[in-house]
Amino acid sequence: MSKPTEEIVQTLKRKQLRVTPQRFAVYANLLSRTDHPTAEQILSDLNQDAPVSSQATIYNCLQTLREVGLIREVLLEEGNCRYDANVQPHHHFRCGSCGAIADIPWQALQTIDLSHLNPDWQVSGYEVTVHGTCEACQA
Amino acid sequence: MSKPTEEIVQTLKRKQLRVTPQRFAVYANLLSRTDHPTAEQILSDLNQDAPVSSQATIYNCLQTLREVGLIREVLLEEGNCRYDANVQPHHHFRCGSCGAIADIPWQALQTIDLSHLNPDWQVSGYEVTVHGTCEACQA
DNA sequence: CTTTATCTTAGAATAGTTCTTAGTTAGGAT
DNA sequence: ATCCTAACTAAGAACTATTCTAAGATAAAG
Repeated sequence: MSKPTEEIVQTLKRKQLRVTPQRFAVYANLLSRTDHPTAEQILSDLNQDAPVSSQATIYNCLQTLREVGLIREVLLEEGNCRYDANVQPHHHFRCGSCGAIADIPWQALQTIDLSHLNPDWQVSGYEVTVHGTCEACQA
Repeated sequence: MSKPTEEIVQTLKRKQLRVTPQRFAVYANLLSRTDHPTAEQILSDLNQDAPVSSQATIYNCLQTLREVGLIREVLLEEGNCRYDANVQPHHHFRCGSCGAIADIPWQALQTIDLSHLNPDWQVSGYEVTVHGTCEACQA
């Protein structure tokens, strides 16, 4: 999911966003990981060596990036909003023990037929959340 | 989903919970509705005619009922924890416009084969979230 | 009727997120 | 290259949802 610097810059510009060091760092960080971090985790990751961004700016950047559709939120546990730079349709696995979240490729699960649901609904998409225990937690 | 009073009392006792007016009211309220209310909505619903329960008690009751498995949380939007007295497996439809949530019976969607996922995961279940627009929001 | 562990409650405390306001800056215009 | 300004960052205050605390109340067993 990681991309070269120049590609990230172009992606941001295409969305008419100024390429600031903070915004670049937040997006690049999200692109480089698949663990669906919280705002807090991104903050501490970015600032672990040198100060890069304030907390308020992390929240601003995440909100802006979400508004333009470059990232999305993943809500699978109470009081914890996680972020994902993979905006293509895909499913999630969540470990009920440690809370870890992993992506499941769209093609890994068969397509679900939604044509027989309530006809008054205009259905635009769906996603599957698989619950279980991850390898590390099965000790 | 609504049940007679005596049945609700017995259900609570079976879980070794004291049947207090507040706890009864919270559980009965949840059983009587299918709109997946938030703690705040339950609070104002219960107290709309006469004071029945404090906010702290609503949260206490919801937590207790969840711990014994009589209700469960539904997390589909940021900062809003909703509750559901339907603890049988089922799916959800969420209107992206008004945020309304509706249940989808388990049998309404075909069963998904999870046997080819990461073999290191111990899978315990899954659920589908369908996104779209509800009837009222299609004006 | 007693007794007591459990429960309720108001208010304080906490956690996560958003708002405010002042200063800074990316990047187009000159 | 420098100027200009709308967009951006940041510190701290504010807000919102939830949990905690501690003191009094009560369900229900004996």
